[in-house]
Amino acid sequence: MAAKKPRKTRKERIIEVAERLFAKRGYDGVSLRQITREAGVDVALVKYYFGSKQGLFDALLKRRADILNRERSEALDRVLERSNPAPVEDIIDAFTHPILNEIVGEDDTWRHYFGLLAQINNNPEWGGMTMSRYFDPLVRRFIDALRDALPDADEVDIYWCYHFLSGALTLTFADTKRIDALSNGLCHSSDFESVHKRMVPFITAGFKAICEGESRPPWRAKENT
Amino acid sequence: MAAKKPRKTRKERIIEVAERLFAKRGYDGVSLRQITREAGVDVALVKYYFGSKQGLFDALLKRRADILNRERSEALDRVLERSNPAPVEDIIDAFTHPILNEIVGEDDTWRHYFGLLAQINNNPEWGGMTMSRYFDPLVRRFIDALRDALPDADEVDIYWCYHFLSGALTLTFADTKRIDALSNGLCHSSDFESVHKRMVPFITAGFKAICEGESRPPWRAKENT
DNA sequence: GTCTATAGCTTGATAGAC
DNA sequence: GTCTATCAAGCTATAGAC
Repeated sequence: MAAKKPRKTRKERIIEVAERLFAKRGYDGVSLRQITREAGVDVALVKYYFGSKQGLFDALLKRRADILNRERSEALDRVLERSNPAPVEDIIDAFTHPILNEIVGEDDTWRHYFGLLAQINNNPEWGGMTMSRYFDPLVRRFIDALRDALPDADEVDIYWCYHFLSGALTLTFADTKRIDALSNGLCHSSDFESVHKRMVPFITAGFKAICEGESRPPWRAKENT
Repeated sequence: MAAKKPRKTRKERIIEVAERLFAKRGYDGVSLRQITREAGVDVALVKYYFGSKQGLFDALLKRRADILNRERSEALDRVLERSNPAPVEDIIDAFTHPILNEIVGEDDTWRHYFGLLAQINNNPEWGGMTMSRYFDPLVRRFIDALRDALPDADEVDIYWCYHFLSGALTLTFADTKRIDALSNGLCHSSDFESVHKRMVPFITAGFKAICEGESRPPWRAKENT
């Protein structure tokens, strides 16, 4: 059918195979030899291009983090241009929609990256630090926008709500097929559009329930009397 | 100080050290030699008691799954005895509260187990299957209760909302310290009580927004006209 | 039940030829 | 840039002594 794509460089091949394998089996579940064998290159090239296994891992994380951070930041810009403070729903959408766009786009390698992020986000040893390093500067922009959108919110509440968003989002893109089994085939974990259109109002409702002034949550009742 | 606890059996020591190390570094990040060295026993005992590394892993997963499933099931029984259909909030609480109880109880080894579950839940290769095996029979009981509590809900919506709950819950118990950095020390990922009291109303509001008849979500508008 | 000893393999890294 | 060759270390699993 389509003409053969131009052959990628060895460096690119290494990084793409590594991304796919790390996403599937985790950092410790993959060896450099498996990566280089599938990429059709020699093991020694990993040292040449990336210094070490860890260096390869960091390079591949940073590569798409830079792209994603820019896309999310621009999405937030557009929302804030339209209205500032912006509706909570629009802010959440600006955070999640760029992921959806990439994952359903032509380049199906993005889903490997998000699967990897899901594992990192839930890694107790170095996951928190790693996520913070690559994404917290951007997340702070979203937190600021949410603070403006929810002026009566307690700062702590906003952080926890973001945490719930982060958990729901990364599990979604982990694409574990669990929901397929649980729902007897009614839902598919790879049906990212179905889940996204539910996730945004779900999370928005959660934020409003916890952070909006009108309905003070139960645990704050005592403080306010 | 307190008197020395009675010495545990070697089998118990293996399983407890394995649980802690697997939780910290994942299945592939830990070797049998590290486990048995820390437990002060010989490697060969793993084969004797559990057959293999995988057998040890399965045994340690099942051990606490049985306990947790019983506690959650009893919590749901109590809620349904009080009122059936039960309030959504009470059903969510019955699902999450037993975890909180264990994690803040005296036996601080439970938090290792939940940290491990967080990683499994987000593992794309075998995580979905593993979670389903140990927990789906119980989860179906909760789904049933939620269906009764939300009679206008589309079945698919309930599954997806459960999925969001699952993601938020497991990230919480992954305890990655990311929220500590993001919030500049305002929140602590190990402050499970703070997060739990926010998580239940957050998730409840999400369920209601997506599944309750009064406010049909936007994507169903077209189907209903 | 517990240990010694070891088979058989794989790992990440790297020195050095080309 | 790329490859060959190799190192030292680690791995799971297991046979067999006690």
